[in-house]
Amino acid sequence: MTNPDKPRRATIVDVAKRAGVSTMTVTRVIHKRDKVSPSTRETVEHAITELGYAPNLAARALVGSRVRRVCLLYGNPSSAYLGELILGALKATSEAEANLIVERVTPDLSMEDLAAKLDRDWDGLIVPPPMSDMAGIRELIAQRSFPAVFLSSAAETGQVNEIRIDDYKAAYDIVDLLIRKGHRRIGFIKGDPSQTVSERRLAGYEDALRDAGLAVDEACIAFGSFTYRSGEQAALALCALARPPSAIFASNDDMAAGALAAAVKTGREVPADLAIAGFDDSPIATTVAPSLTTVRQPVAEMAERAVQLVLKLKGSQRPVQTIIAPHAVIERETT
Amino acid sequence: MTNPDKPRRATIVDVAKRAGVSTMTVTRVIHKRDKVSPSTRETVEHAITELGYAPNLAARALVGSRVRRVCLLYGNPSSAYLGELILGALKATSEAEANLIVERVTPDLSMEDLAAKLDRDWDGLIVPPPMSDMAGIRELIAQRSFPAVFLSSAAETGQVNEIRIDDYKAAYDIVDLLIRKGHRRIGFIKGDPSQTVSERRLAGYEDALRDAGLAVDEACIAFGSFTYRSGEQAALALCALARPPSAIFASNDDMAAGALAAAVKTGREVPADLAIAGFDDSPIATTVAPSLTTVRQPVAEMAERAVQLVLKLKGSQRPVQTIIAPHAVIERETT
DNA sequence: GCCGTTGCTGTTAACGTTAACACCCTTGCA
DNA sequence: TGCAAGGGTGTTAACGTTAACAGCAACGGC
Repeated sequence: MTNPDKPRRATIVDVAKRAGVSTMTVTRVIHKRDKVSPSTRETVEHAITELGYAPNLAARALVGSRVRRVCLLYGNPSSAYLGELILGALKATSEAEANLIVERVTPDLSMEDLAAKLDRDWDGLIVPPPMSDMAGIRELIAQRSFPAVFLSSAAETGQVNEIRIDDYKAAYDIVDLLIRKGHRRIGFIKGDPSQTVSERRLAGYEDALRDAGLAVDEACIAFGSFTYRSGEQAALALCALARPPSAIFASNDDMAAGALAAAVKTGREVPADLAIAGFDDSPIATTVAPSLTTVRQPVAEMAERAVQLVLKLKGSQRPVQTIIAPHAVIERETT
Repeated sequence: MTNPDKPRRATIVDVAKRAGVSTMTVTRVIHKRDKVSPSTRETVEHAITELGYAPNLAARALVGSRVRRVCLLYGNPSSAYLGELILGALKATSEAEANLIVERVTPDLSMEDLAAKLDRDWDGLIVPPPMSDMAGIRELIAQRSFPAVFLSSAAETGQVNEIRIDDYKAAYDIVDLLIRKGHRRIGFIKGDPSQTVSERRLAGYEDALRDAGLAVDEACIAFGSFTYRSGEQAALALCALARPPSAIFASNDDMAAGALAAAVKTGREVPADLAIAGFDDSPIATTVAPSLTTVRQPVAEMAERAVQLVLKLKGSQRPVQTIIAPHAVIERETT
């Protein structure tokens, strides 16, 4: 009768039959919510492993509440950490049996378009940088109190839910490393002033110097815009000082790589003549030679937690929260 | 009776009621397969747009054949093109209502572990580089004739299904660009000989020279291993030649970036004194200054087609095929 | 000894969609 | 006039899981 060559996946019904109970009891064992006698539980669990049963997600989604769709915004498809971002988000959504939608944000995206999709197409929104700093998005989300989590945004206020590392502490740590390496005159390349992280990293740099009893010399602070070229130029300026620094901390890896190029141009050996540190642990940090000492953000984990949080947010009116993820200083060849 | 504050999503039943037909007719209109009279079709289509009906994928998956799961292998979470890869795959799987599983391959992955998952956990497999060149994977897949598609693999034989660009033609094109720019002596940095693409790109380089009536000078061919450092050293060697080349084509962007560093070290201006071209259009190509002229692979599109192909493969015993995707030469500042 | 309580388990129906089949009404041809 | 062929449409049941409710023992208190 039944087709013998089609190896059907085990269902709850199969498990129930095998264990000699009803499907409902099996569900109860799986969900661990309601009371089941220990002996029954064991029999069922045995049957489950024996048959290699795995729940049919489609059926669950169908009977349960509507499938939740979490949207992850992105700007540049070949951005360095997009892969990690998606990986983390995908992990969380698959565990929560939600759907992940990855949507590209073009510069001409209007807030109206976005607003229209909020409730209609998505149940939650993850906004990574640089979108997390885009004009209007934060306000739109806050005003509609839509379930959303921002990653490493510039928001200082408790306006929106956010996950980020402690940029101040991370900058402090890496400058502290340079100081422990014996450097007494350390240059800093600040990033784009429109992003709040720039200020936070500058503050960490300054405090690390002060706490070590070193003076903060305004001349040692150069300005960049998070690009390679701006980092190169800023580093060239620092190298041209009457008393050039022996180490430079650039507030992202692209600028640090630019600084590396500047060192080569001015005939400096790295790290012997000039130590360099970056920030982000982007792919370029391990591509260039010597490889960059930098700070790593746990991007995948942050995305994962963001999805978990955004799914919890749905419905429950819990207060806006900020989660600080742990960073790690990664010492490589430039220091 | 019905809860008024819960705005339920429109279902087929709603559409059917609105159009005054049965749900089956609505399904038929949606699938465009069976015959439906033009007037009925129009009425139903009208009702669909009016109610903003969108099919419930869970229900479809439930009633239809079992949900297909496509697995995408990856090695390095911060690899430059992982993001694009996932994006393309995700697009195809969501359109085909399949599931995407992204699984990390660690160096200690055993073929037994992989083999165990083939039929149990996955219905199709996408293998991007560098895994597509890993010892054993191709053989395992071929032997089991499991639905799988390899991306840019080294396989020359029709052993497995594959999607790649024409590496020979791409190398030919970029060298041709250099020749048209007036370069007569062009250096080449070959990649790791264990990857077949290295040979293909070398052949393209050589034929482009020959077709332009230029001699292939063995001295102008240096050897690298696809890393920045190896590219830098190879370029230094080329620059140290008695008759150094006026342009260098490196067979990937990392090595091209290394060559850029070598140019700076030897006091050369790029592109005035030395033109440089890379391959891959990885993020580093637009990060460094001057930005790299390079060849772009349509990674996302290739992943998308790979998923579509692998889903078609399932069941049908169609012959192994190789799809050639279009490449594009992207001219930037280094030429 | 009656009755409420508690602990465990089973029954029923429903989620939204589609495959398989059944049906009716034309149309065309013998 | 009868009858086959087929276009167009509806009916039924099923996919696998779970919520809601119903049932049934065993227990303890009065």
